[in-house]
Amino acid sequence: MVEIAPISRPSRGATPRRHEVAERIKQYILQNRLGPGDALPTEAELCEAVGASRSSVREAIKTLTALDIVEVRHGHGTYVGRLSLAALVESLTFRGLLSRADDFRVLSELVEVRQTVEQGMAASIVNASDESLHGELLDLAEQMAECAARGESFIEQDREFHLLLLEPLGNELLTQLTAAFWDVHAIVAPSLGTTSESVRETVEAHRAIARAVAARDVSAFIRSVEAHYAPVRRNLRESLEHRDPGGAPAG
Amino acid sequence: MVEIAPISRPSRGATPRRHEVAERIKQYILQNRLGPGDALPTEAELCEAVGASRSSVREAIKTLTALDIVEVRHGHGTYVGRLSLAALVESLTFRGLLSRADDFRVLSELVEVRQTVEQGMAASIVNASDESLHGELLDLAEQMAECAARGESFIEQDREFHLLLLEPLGNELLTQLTAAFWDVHAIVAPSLGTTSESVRETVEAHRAIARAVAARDVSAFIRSVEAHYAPVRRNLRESLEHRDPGGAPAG
DNA sequence: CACCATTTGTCCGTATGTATT
DNA sequence: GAATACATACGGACAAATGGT
Repeated sequence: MVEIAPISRPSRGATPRRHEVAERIKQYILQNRLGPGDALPTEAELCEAVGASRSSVREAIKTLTALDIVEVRHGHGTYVGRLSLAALVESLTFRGLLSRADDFRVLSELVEVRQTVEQGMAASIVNASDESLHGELLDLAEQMAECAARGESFIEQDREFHLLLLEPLGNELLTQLTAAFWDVHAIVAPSLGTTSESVRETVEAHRAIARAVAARDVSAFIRSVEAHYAPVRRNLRESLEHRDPGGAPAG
Repeated sequence: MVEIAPISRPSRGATPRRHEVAERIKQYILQNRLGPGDALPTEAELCEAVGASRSSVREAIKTLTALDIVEVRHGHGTYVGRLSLAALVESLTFRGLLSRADDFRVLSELVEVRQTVEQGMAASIVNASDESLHGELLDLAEQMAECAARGESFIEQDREFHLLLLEPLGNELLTQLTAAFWDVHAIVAPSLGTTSESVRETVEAHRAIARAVAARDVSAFIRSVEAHYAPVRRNLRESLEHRDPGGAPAG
């Protein structure tokens, strides 16, 4: 038995059916205090409960799925989603790809935001960090140096490094935002060429950041973060200046 | 005539049909360099172009609509969306409402992020601001004071104030993020009681911020922002303290 | 292994509401 | 008002995936 009040106004409102259904589902989750992973009524049950056709219910579920509010497992059921920032990643990534064709505006702004957050949190990060974190950061920086020496990429270590930085703050939202921004950056940025010089700078910057945290030196931390994003900004500027004139993307 | 390559593998992949359709649509927008407001093929055209049924196409469109990548006008057509951060607002708002029942974790983290961004941008804001902005900020702060004196709310002025602060930076992403955070805050926070004392503090904080910007005093700006979020943090703490102590979660 | 029940995924046909001409 | 084009909504049917017997 599913306790969802049916839609009183039989679609005579200006709002689409699926929108009302989506609201009902969110309401159901809130009222029943459900959390990520908890089971939701089946499509059929939802149809009967809210008095809507299966199509409307499914479309409503799809919009909620896009926001990671619900999660659907084929042949198994519908569940409360993880409430991640996946939607932000999708949305921002698309914006970045769309602007990439003309300018790198979104990417440029993204870099500024990332730098601001890390520098703004400098004091908190340095103060809240502990020895084990220091070890992990230094270790990751060395791994990156080794990868670079072998000519390999070190994106995994880079991502982990920046997430670890914010971990001691205990702010999940900030951590997930940073992860989202990093993901968008990683997807949109590859069109920028990376010179061996910028790679060397990047590796050295991570080492400097790790050392600054370990030494609890706030101003050194801020300078290191500045140095970290410098090569990225430079690449952006250069890409804007001699942009490929006839570079038609392959279909 | 719509030029969208049909889905070669007739759904024999593990990925759902609507997902492939959504990818095709995004690809179509990118390849044709479309921007917000540009028209997309009709549902029927999309069906034939990608070789999928209306249901699949519609569900794909709904997921893209949730991300504001496409926008649908009933009886008119389908268009490229505004690529706003509406999805982030929806997603974060729901998280906030869900966590509100137990703790105010999301809201608390949100406040920290907002404060970090504004303080992190302090120097840039102060330096990039011009006289007209100073006037607008001071004016808004006075409007808020007048509203408070009349016992009215001043949420519109508050929102405008914080958005204006970041405007001189010319970073659209940052502005939209701030707007999104503000919106989430405004939706989730009302459950916190506002005392006349905290209202007075808030109004005074906005005045102090405006004066700091006008005086181009960075450290005063940072202190004012600190003072601005102080009453909010205090409300959060108090709401957490006298919460039902024996609250065993119902099974 | 085969078999079955449950649940979501996809497709089709039809009717209705909306907006433009 | 009529005609057209379009998205919205419904109901039924079958396919595909999952879990258990």
